[in-house]
Amino acid sequence: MVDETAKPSDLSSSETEEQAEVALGNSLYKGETQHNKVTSADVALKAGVSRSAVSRVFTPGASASAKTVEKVKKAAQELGYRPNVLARAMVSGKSRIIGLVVAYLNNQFYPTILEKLSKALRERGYHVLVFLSSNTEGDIAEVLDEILDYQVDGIVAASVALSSDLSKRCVDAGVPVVLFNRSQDDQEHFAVTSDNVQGGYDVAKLLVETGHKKIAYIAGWEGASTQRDREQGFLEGLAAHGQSLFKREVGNFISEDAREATLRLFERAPPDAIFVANDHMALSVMDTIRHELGLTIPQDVSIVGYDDVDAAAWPSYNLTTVRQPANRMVAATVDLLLEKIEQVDTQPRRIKIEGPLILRGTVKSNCD
Amino acid sequence: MVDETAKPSDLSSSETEEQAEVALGNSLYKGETQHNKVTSADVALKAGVSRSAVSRVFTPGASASAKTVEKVKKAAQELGYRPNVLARAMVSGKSRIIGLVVAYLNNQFYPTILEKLSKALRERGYHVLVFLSSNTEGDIAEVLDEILDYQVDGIVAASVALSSDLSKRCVDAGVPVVLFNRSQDDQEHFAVTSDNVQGGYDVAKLLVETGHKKIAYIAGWEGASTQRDREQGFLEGLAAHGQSLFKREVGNFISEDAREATLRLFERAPPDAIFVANDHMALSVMDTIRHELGLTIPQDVSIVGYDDVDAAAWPSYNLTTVRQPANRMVAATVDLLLEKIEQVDTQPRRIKIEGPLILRGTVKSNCD
DNA sequence: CTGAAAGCGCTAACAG
DNA sequence: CTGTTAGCGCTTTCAG
Repeated sequence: MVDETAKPSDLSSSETEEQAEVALGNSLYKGETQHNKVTSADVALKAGVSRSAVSRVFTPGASASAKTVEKVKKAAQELGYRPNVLARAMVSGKSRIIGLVVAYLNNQFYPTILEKLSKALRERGYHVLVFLSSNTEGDIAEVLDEILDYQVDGIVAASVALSSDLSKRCVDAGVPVVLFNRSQDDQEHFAVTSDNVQGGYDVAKLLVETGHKKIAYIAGWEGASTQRDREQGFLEGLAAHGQSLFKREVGNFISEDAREATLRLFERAPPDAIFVANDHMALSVMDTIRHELGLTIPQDVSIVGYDDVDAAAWPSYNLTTVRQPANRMVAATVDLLLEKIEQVDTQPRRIKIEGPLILRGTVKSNCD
Repeated sequence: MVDETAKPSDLSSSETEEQAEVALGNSLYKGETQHNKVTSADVALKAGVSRSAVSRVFTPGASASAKTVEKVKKAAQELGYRPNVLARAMVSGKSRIIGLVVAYLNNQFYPTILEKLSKALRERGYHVLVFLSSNTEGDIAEVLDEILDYQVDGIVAASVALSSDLSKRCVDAGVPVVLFNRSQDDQEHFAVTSDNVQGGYDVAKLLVETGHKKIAYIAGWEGASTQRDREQGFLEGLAAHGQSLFKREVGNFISEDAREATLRLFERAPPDAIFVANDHMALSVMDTIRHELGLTIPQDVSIVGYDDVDAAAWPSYNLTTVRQPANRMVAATVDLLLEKIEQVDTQPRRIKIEGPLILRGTVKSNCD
């Protein structure tokens, strides 16, 4: 049955508040002007079919006769009807919403990812509920609970680590998770990263081949797999080319920490090259070197970053860096996640995408 | 009645797939290990109360005896129960989700806003569904429909304009909208901006008082109220101090467009100062001036931006700019929106927040 | 292909 | 304060 009572919003908007209080009557079927919350029952009535029929017309895989489809579409159009996603979610068990957890939104890499991810997901009929989180266990736990409350179909955890306890929560809730730009050894987690070990290795190779002898590293947050992998590859690359690390400081993926790390690095014997664990820090490192230390890049010291964020290409920095192939990483993430959502069982575990070294102007060609 | 049948996920995760197929029986109440979707009925049964009681315990304003609260909380805790937000949304008509539309995520200003907004909203029990949109009517329309499908309680439209047709859709759906960093004359829209006219005026004042004589302007996208207001204030300021605009080019809030605008500005008679409609473009303008034109800032030309994004403070740019007070703007946005959501009727229309001029190093102190 | 009936998980009156 | 009774708007068997 259709609700016959006048809805509060059944008022033409030109009426004043006081007139509105007095307005009465059922203005359904009066024509163009639409009102609050049109339901499938309204459409069904107007089209002379059942609610089920309406539902079928709006359900991709369902079968309805051409005539029904036409009638329903017409009625829906005129009424301005659109299915209520939440109601659909309740019965179907699919909310078509994906929870995204991000920790570092001030690192330009992540807004870019958010944008690409959101677009890719939207094309597949999903939408993104964002959650900012600090990288502390407690905060992540709370954030995760809130995400789960929304009955999300899946979760993308970008730049945050999930403890086994936390990931169990997701598994129990039947919500697939894919880690973005982070991976975990112990877990069964699906993860998409660039090939950080390879990237680190490439940087080492570049630096020694261009003749650098005192090569330093500014690490990211030690809890991050990306940090560990990049460093590991870097050390391996150094070793493979007959060198070892000259100095090491920690920047935690934070600009200010990176600045201080840089200062410490130059306290006595300065390095002739620094690999910085990501661009976000590298930009800060460059600023510190130029504007606080008064040195020139790359004449006094070479710098290499990681990510290839927009700013790395800005002429002021022109930073040599390892590109994280954002498009492919996002595409892989979406594919993986939707596969996990749509099929119960899936094979692949971790996807590593190789990123190229982008040679710009912060590495001296020949140190000799 | 509680559903007694075993749910498919009532399986300890250590079992293999095949064993799982065979697993049977109701493992509810077996203890710690939790399963898929615990409902309020499960909690009610375990706590020996009704579902309503459970509901009340989880509803802030509701009344329940201390004993009930305790029993329910205990049962919920043990079962790992959390209310299904979507189900709650259906019946209460409140989804506690806010739709956010953003167009320019590569402008650092917006990720910052997204972060602050999301945090502020989370504190009030709301969450953010993000939608990226280009600034074209058609795209916005589609995005808006999709937002509305999720029965959002409110919409924040950041950096996008809503046609009257579109905003009518929101009004009809009973969903309050607040425009962020954009305002519209014709509409009844709630809007939060900084005082862009004042800001533009201040910049003009600064520039003429520091002795500049050939002052140019690089405009943002002409469709944006922020662009128009900043320019208007700027022109007024110039006039008030006995000058007029030397040159004008359009940068559309896009880096590359700003670069080209800069090049055009210097084709013949170069300006001695440029006010750029936002920082995002100003950074690009600075890079172009220094690295393509080989000029020095501020010796050859002074630059002023608008927004005070993070990068404006980076030593490489050290950009003099007008700060948009992000915290206060976000706070005002949230207050306004929630007020509109929680009360039917609200008074205030547009909120303008004054932002200070941040003096850094891109304006020459004395041109004489 | 179509309609009727039964709920998804929850809250909101309403009696008690 | 508490339980019972109705649904929110939709999809989904199940008959026809």
